[in-house]
Amino acid sequence: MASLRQLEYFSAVADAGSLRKAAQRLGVTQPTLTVQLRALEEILGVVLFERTRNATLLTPAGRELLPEALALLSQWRNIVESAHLISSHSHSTYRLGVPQTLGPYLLPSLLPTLHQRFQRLRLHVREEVPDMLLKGLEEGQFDIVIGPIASVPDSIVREPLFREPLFLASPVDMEVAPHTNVAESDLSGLEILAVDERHTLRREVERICERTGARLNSDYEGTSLDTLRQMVVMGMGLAFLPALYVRSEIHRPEELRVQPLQGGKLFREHAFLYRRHAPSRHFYQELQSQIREVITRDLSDTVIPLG
Amino acid sequence: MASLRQLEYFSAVADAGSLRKAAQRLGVTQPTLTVQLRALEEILGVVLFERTRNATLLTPAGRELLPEALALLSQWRNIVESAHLISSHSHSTYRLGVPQTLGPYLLPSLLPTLHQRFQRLRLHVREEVPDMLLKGLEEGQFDIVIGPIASVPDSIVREPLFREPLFLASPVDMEVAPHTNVAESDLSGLEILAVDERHTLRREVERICERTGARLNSDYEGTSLDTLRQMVVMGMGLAFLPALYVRSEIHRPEELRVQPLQGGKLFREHAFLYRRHAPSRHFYQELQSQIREVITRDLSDTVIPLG
DNA sequence: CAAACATATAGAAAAAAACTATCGCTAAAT
DNA sequence: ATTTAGCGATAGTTTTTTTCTATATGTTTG
Repeated sequence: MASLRQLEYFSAVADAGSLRKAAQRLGVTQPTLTVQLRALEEILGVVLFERTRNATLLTPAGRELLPEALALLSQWRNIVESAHLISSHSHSTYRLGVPQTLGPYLLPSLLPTLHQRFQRLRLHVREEVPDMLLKGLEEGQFDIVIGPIASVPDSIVREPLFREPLFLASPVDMEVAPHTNVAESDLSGLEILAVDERHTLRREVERICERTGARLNSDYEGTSLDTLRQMVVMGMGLAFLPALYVRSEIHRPEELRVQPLQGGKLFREHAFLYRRHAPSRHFYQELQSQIREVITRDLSDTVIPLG
Repeated sequence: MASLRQLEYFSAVADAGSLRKAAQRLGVTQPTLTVQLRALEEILGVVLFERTRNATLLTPAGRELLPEALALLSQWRNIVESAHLISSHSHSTYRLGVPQTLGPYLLPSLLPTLHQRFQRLRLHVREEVPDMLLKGLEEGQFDIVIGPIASVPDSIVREPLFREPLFLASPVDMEVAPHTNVAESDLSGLEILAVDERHTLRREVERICERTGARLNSDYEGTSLDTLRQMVVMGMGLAFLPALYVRSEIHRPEELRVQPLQGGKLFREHAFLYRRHAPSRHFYQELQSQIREVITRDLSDTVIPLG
């Protein structure tokens, strides 16, 4: 196998038309070129140069291979150059994992600001169920994860981002509680819909159902908060919807009543996660602090910043 | 500067997801990869892999650079492959030099057969004045030359190819000699036209003019046999035209009378030339013998094969 | 808590690359 | 005709790079 250096020698000698001149230009001695060119010719199985007394000329074969060698060298320089660009970290593509119940309602607030701050940064967003987010992060399918993940192994850094209240959604023709705030006692015996078990959201809802005596309806096994909302509108039950979803998707009060819970005890907490030893961890920290800023600035009417 | 091997290591480790596995696959030991990858990372200024307990994963930067590295490796393999193709010699492009007074009339007979014999051979034909042909060959602008070159330095091999008679061309309304064959004595006092002094043809004509007492007219300074023919038709003088030109371009006997010279003493001789130490010299020999065959087979009614 | 399995490291050995000195050859200058 | 200058090739040595062996370090798993 040849080396890039040999190709440089090839190019330099072809250019200079003489081993000695090329050697001088390259800052090596002439025997080096003699030997290395012979080695390259050996590898390629082709004589590249015709050594005459006056000059060292390309053979027809050398003439044909030279442009290819030059192209390869130029491609190499490109690689080095883009590596140096990438080394600033904010010029890479990172794979971000988020749950389906958060991504569509959080990211539209985040991405424009991040894009503005890190012009050349690209985030490859993939939605996944929380368990899979953590697994995927550990196994390297994701570089960073934002989601409602409570506990992580040592190899993962978890930084709490914000607390997202859950709102009770009920049909307009049904009055759960007369006040704006719903008390936990109001829930007793009610029929509750929720997304499937793979979601943290489901577990939160299970807990409050147990506490209040509400009944968790298992008719729906899905992932879409939109579907859940439709089911509530159709009178199939009540549901707890996260604040960012409500903020972003509930615009018609005549269709659905959305009420906070008294005491603010019903919520989920989202964290920012990455592998502890990821080489880009410092950049992830920086990303994280930008995200915190955006949340505090633009979303603190909806969620409670943490950490 | 990195080596292609380091890029192979990069690719193999990315593929295997583990230094050990990759090392085994590559037939080297694991520390080799540790060291070489670190060196590559150093060169690129970028961390390519995240070394975890379970595996060695690409970093975002590594993920972006991998395709480029693979492309470079594939380009390298292409170079090696085309080099091996070219090494058969008949897959290259050779630069052939010929005089303007020969090329257009000889090559159409040669090239189809050569192309048939060496499918992937390409000849880059350039026309040049004989002196320049020899100079260009010595200096490497040409790889092979076919032309009327009589003597060459030691560094050039000259192989006589064929003898090409010259015919006397005269206007139909002027009778130089009553017979088919013109005797030298018939030429005395006649006005002769010729191409310019840089051509061997001119020198041949000068010689015969001196010998026979014909007068060489210097009104025309050009290179084109076609122009010379037109001038004869217009009655501006006589001219000596080479056999291959006559064979290929003189189709209208009512316009121009073309007569051989008695004794066959007026001719020019073409040779096949190449640099003695050219790495492809063996192929040139083979080319030459093919050319001889074609001449003997297709042109021996017009020229006299030599050598 | 040890076994298994990953990468990292240190130091020796091997291989490759580059250097110095010199040769042989040709071409141009004397 | 001989010398001289300039070219690439070669031999042998030195330096640098690469690879190896052996071992360390750390993490996960049973």
